Amino acid sequence: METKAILQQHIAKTAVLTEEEFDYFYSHFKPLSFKKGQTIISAGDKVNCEYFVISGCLKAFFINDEIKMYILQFAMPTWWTSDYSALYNQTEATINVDCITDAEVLCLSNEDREKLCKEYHQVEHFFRWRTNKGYIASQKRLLSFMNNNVKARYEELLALYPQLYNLVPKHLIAAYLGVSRETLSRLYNS
Amino acid sequence: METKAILQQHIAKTAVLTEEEFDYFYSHFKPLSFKKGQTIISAGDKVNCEYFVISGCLKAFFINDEIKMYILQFAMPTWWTSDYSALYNQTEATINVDCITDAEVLCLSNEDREKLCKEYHQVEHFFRWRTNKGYIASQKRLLSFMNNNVKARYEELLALYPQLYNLVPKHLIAAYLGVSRETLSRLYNS
DNA sequence: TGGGTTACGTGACCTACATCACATTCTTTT
DNA sequence: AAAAGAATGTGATGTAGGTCACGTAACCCA
Repeated sequence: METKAILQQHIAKTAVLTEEEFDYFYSHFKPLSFKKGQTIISAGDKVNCEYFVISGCLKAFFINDEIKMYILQFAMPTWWTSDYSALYNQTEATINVDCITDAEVLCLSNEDREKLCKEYHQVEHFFRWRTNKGYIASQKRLLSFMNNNVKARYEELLALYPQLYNLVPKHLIAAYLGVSRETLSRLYNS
Repeated sequence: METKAILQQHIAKTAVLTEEEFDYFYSHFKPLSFKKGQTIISAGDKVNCEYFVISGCLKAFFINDEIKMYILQFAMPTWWTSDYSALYNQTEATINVDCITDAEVLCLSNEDREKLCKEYHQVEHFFRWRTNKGYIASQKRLLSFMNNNVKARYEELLALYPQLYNLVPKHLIAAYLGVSRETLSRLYNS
């Protein structure tokens, strides 16, 4: 499917826009292509955009003491990602975003999002629902962290995103689960 | 300050409503009073409302295996709480909400929120921002969970909400930090 | 005002997971 | 196809925090 159609279908699930309205909406997105391993946002950067994934897989992660990595989110097609704290508060990024595979994304600036939200009630509606879903998912993950051990969290993750098992290296899955790669390795070899 | 004025001031930070618009908006909220220890939402309930805290302190929590409690959120004045997953997906509650102290809240039904969002672009704008802040806070807490040990999380919590130390019993703070009360006790006696 | 419940402190012991170290395989790159 | 670099497996050992057990102090409320 074409880039534009992917976004259109995604939006149509929660917002009603005419063809012309969507064209206008779409005209604010900038398509970008990245190679595996390329960086999209580095900690310390000024963050000006959020990203809608068309193809490939990104990760949003935090690096602690320049040593340990914790993955906040894997971003797959039709997912949105950015350092939202930095984006909304206009502060420096503390989160990094880079490409696990080659990827195509659509980039939307903070100003354009706010402008579009203002111009179209339906766009504001869409972004409210999108954020809402993110919030609920985040709360759920928080609970899982408190309540479940590593094994349960691992199984939960693979049940939710079976494609991850083959797509991303195991040490990244460990970094998402908040566990050492050694522990994860021992886990599924038993 | 009066109940109505508290909500009005809160909304005014992100949305512009005329006096008449706000009156109409406010007419959808139902004021409720609760005593310390009273339950607002129990796991298994049908959830139909979200709650805006006027005074007092609530907790939103999850009970695991009918034994361990994990606190997702303390809700203080001007905070919103509910089981949002159950509320938006119209499923049974998995989260409980009850009162740590006597409390006054304003109750808004799911249908009324959606109606108001539809009727007033500014209301939709307000709820988008509110959820956005919640999402960012939730992501931050998730990171803290992965990155920090109990001591650091405890200090972070008290730095953010100093009033909690005197307001809520220590075992509830432990339940928020996702740690046993014994460990927390040993922590600040050293 | 006293008896029962809830909150809190502390010792002894246990366990899940981290860390370090090194071996093995798989994947790029040239 | 060889060399270098990632990714993975696995043993030995350390440790933060959990669990159990018991004691004391604080707070209801009848």
